[in-house]
Order: sequence, then structure tokens, then C-alpha cells
Amino acid sequence: MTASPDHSSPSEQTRRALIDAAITLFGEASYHGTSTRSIALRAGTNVASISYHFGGKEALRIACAEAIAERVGKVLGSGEVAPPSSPEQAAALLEKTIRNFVHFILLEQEGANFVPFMMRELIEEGPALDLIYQTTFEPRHRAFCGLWEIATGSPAESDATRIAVFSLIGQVLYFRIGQSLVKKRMEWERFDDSRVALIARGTIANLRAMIAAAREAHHD
Amino acid sequence: MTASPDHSSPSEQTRRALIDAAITLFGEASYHGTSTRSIALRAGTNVASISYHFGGKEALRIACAEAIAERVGKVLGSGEVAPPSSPEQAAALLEKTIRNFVHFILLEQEGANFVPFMMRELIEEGPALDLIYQTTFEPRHRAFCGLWEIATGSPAESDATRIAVFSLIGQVLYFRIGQSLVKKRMEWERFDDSRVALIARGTIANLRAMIAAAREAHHD
DNA sequence: AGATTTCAATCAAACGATTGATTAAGTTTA
DNA sequence: TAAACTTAATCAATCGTTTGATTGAAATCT
Repeated sequence: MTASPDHSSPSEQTRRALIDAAITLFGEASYHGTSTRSIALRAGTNVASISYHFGGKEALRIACAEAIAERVGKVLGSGEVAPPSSPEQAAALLEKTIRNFVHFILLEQEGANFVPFMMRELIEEGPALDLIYQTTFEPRHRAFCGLWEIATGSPAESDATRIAVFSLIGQVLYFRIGQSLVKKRMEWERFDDSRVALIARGTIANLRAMIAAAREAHHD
Repeated sequence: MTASPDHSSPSEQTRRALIDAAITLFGEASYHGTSTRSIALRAGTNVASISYHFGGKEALRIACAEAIAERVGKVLGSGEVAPPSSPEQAAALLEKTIRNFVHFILLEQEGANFVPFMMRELIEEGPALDLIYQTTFEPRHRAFCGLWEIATGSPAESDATRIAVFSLIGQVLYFRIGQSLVKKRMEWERFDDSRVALIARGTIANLRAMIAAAREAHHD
């Protein structure tokens, strides 16, 4: 996951290794389904180092969420650059965002590790949920609503807009959450570039249809 | 959850109580996060009765999925009644299905218990997943695709149709999975009738927009 | 500079608590 | 009474955490 060799101290390296291992294992087998020993084993260190570096299993859980929030913030950028001036530009930006999002959660290595962890926290309403909401989810949902207003004319902070944006996020996320159902139903063995492109095309078609309908509704 | 008093034998009552308790607790705290003792306590019986009636914790997990599959099948009906003859009828039927689905997973007691359990099984790709897929998910997804073909003209078993139906399911499910995010972002304290009606309205608006776009695309 | 102390970091080992499962004795049902 | 069912007690295994010993590299002193 870390491309750079290691400019960090050895203790920082074990911290990193523990967090990386924990994010993966918590995502694969749930928090309670993952033992501290298995985390230490995967991180190539000793069990005691979890208590030493973080204070315990629960604190490591929080540290995982913090690491993800930081990383996602770095990748996607905290805020949007100069807001688009035309509805067409806004729509194009929305499309690009959806496309990147689909690609990130279905194909990229990092997304494949992050998303299951976050989905678990979400479904369990775990202790890291507030952190994820405030640092990762809310700012991006809000930005998306802003683009939606420019693209459709529907007020950014109206109930209808917020719900529409939830729908967009939801339909994309479901392809990751229900991955195994999708694969069975589509008779796919795995998600490769062409399949993901197919999904991206579908979700973007939905986005366009929703934008068109919202524009019409707002012009009435 | 059981409305009828008890026409069943006392052993059948304990079976039921154990399954009900397990579905709720597995859904709330995950399979590994739930102890057999807590299940027995909630069911008002002894730990050993789990091994006695089901053979063990894992077998109880399967029994939960079977009970849900049976119950969902009974509520939603296994197949559709006489297929609609016009696109308008099909669209109306799709809308009604979506509305019922939203209502079921966001308001009804049973749905509130079932969905978290199934989501966990889905995300963990647990042993009950095949059962859920074959008895609950696949038939209904297929029926939905059939309605989609009548409503839009797009072939039921095309990739585009199947993906569109996944999108529809996903956007609805997300309001349940991401319930806590939705509540925070909408500044709602709980889901009541009017809020759920708002969500239903939004998702149905999306459905209509998608149908309209699909019809247009297919006419080209 | 060389010897000594300090300290963060890691480790194997062991802690008490809890896990899922089993047993054998008890109770209820038919 | 015989079968079906429930119970408290107990089992080995595993859980998260703590312990005390050991390391090696800075910091301090002579």
C-alpha cells in the first residue's frame, strides 16, 4: 500500500503496519471476528505492540479510521476547486466524480481495503463513525449538493437535493457492498476494467436521467 | 414479532425465540460480536438449548437465514401475479414495489430486524449468503428485470437492465445501511412516516427519471 | 573519547475473563 | 413411565491485556 520506501522511524513503521493490517482484517472479518494476535501476525510484530502503540484494540480501531480519513482527504482533496459557472460544467464534474468513485471502490487496491472497513463501521455505528462522518462523508456530500444545485437549479441544502445525492452515493456503494450478489447475478467471476466501465456507464446514465428530471421539475 | 399467541409446541417456541433473538443480535453486533449466552438470555432460555435445537452457533446462523427467507417469501410472495400488459402498468407496479420496499426496510419492525442481519451476511460473504441469494434475492431481482423490460422496452436479461435494477435496489438499501449518516445529514432524530415518505418520493422520482431515459435510449 | 546510564521499543510468556460446546441431572410433556 | 426438553455445572480453547526481560541506540558523565 505504501509506495514510498520508508522515510519514517522504525516505530512509525510498526504503527503503520498495524493500522494497515487492522484495516484489512477488520474489513474482512469484522472487528470482533479479528483477534489482536492475527493483526500482529499480519503486521509482522508482537501482540503487545498494539497496547504499547495505541493503548488497546479499540484505540487501534479509532486510529484506523483516522488514517483512512487522512488518506482519503489527501487523495480527494478537502474542498472543490473553483466552482463551475455553468450547469453543463457542473454536470460534467458530477459525472467525473461518480466515475472516479466507482473506479476507486471497485478497482483500486486502497479502496478495496478502505471501503469494507468503513462499511462495517457504518453498519455497526461503531465508535469511529462520527470521525468518518465529519471528516470524510459530510464535506463531500455537501460539495456534491452544491454541484447539484448548479447543475439542476434545485437548492443545495433542500431535502430533495440531499436525498438525491444520497441516492447517487447509495447506488454506487451497493455495487461494492453487494459485490458477491452482483457477480452471481451478472455471471461474472471478477470485476475487471470492462465490467467496472459497464457499471460506471450505468450509474452515470442514472445521474443524467436524474439531472434531467430535476431540471424539468425545477422549471415548473 | 410473532403476532399469533402460540399454537406451537413449547419446543417450537424456544426455537422461534432463539432465532428471533439471534437475528436481532447478529444484526446489531455481528456474528462474532454476539455470544451464545446473550442469545439464550434474550430468548429466555439456556445456552445449551442452542446446541440442542440447532447443533451449534453456526447452525443457528443458517437457521436464521432460512427463517428470514421463509418469512420474506411469505410477505412478498414468491412470484409476481399476472404480468402487466402495458408499460404504464409495469411502471406503476415498479413504483409500488419500491414504495413497499422503502416502507419495509425503514419503518416496519420486521424489516428493521431482517435487513441488518442480511447486510452482515452479505458483507461478510457468510455461509448463509447462497441461501439468501437463491431464495430471496435472485427471484425478486429477476422479476424486477422483467417489469423493467415491459416498462422500458430494454431486454430483461441485458447487462444494462440488470445493472439498472441493482442501482434501484442499492439506492433504497443505502438509506437503511447508511441510516445514521442520513439522519445526521438531514438533521433528523428518527425515521417517521413523513420522513420515510420523503425518501420514497425521492427514490420513485429517480425510478421515473430512469425509466424515461431508458425508454428514450431504447427508441433510438 | 570511553564508560555508563537512560529510554523507547519489542518480545515471549502468562494473566484472568469469556468464548462455544458438552455433560449429566433435573423437569415437563404426552 | 418414556420421550422430549431444559437446566446448572464444567470443559478446553481463545480472547485482550499485562508482565518482566532484552535489545540497541541516543544521552550523560568521568
